[in-house]
Amino acid sequence: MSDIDTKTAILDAAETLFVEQGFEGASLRSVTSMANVNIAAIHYHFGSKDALVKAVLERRLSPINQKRLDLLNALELSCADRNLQLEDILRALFEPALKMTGFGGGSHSNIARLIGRLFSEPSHSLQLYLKARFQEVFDRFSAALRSVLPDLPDVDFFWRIHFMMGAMSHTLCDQERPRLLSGGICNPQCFEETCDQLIAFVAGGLRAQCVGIKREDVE
Amino acid sequence: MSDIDTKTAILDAAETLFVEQGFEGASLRSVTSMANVNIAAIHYHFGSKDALVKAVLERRLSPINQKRLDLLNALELSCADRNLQLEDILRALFEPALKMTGFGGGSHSNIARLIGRLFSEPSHSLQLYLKARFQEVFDRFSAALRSVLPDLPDVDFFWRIHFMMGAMSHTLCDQERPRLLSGGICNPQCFEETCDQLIAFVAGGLRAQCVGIKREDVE
DNA sequence: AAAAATTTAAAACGAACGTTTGATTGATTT
DNA sequence: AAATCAATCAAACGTTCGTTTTAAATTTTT
Repeated sequence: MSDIDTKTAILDAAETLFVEQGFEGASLRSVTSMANVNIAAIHYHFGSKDALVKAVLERRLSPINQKRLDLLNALELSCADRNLQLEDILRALFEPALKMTGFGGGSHSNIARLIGRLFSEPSHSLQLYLKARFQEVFDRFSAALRSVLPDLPDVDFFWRIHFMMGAMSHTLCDQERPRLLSGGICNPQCFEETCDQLIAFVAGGLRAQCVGIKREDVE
Repeated sequence: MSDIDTKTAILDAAETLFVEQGFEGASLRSVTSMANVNIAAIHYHFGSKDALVKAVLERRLSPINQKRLDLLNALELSCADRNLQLEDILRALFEPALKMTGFGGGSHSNIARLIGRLFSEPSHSLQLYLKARFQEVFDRFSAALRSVLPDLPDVDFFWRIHFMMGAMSHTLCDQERPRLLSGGICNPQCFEETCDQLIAFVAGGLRAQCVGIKREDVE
């Protein structure tokens, strides 16, 4: 009991401080101080700071990615006969990440910022973790997206998947900027609004005219 | 002479190490060691690590943002009578950032990663610097983009500007991922390809159907 | 050539870092 | 009741951090 409480207290405090100060900026002493546990408890329960970082991420990422795969599975089952819709696939990809990370006033401290920041972390260890952890989700979703964009050349398709990840991670990273940029018009706290807008933008980008086909050629 | 050499040597080494290890991950000792200068030289020439970080950024960001404004000015002058083209505005925004940061084999160590990472840095000091440094570019370009997207509601417009920044910063951050994702089909070292693809995606996203107007309603 | 200002050098500052130790507690098992 | 084990604690480990000091060397100015 006390075991679980201590581990959870450490994870909660580490999550909060990693969000605010980054993985390197937050010290283990600040974590144990916030969690009201002894400094040695981190190495007893997790082994190292690096392992703690991954434990913090794993606690949130695991259910998010599982939900994504569940939604995609359900989608593919329900659409076995007719075609999948691009927007539905994107929703299955974005919705869990937004809904389960505090968008719309979720309970977790802004773990979205942590996840969004992952893609730009310089740490090699984290990059390897990230790649391994997202491999299945990437493979499944890129296959699904490929199937609904049959006319897109390969090169364009992969570039756009890359840009899509950029829009998504940036959205996770900074939940305040849209409100500031827009003078309060955008409401990033509203999960539905954020999700709908992100889907519309990415769908438009994925469906855009291919590079090499100039606008003048078709007009 | 020796002054310039020492300062430049420090900036070059700091840039390289900040790219590889992050602002916090790279120590001043590793910088002076790579630059072959004394550790005290950093505080003599720059004052503090924080000031060094900003000097490293400023050296690259300043000409990039100046070039962006120059291109936009030239664009607006040459198109005084007829309408601006969305793609041309995007090119004026993306091209300097890609061309002047080592895309396509530029000389600078991967400063693009530094710039792209800026948006997700947790440091308050850096966030303030970033905001002040990009204010003019943001204002000018968002006004230009607004003018060529007159039918887009405000809320959609600002959301899409946000997503656009995500696609751009992610592209700067990681020049290897497109190649890896695509199995070698995409060539991020090719500046032209990267720029054209990014423009096509973002233009498609900006031109996408507005949220609230369902596809069924128009089909 | 002398004097003044600028730049480099070696060394150390205190503080903070991740990590480890060894003793102690409290519950579980024998 | 004794032994075992996981969990917690205070304290310290050695290292590295950004920064400062003081003096020597160099360049610039007079």
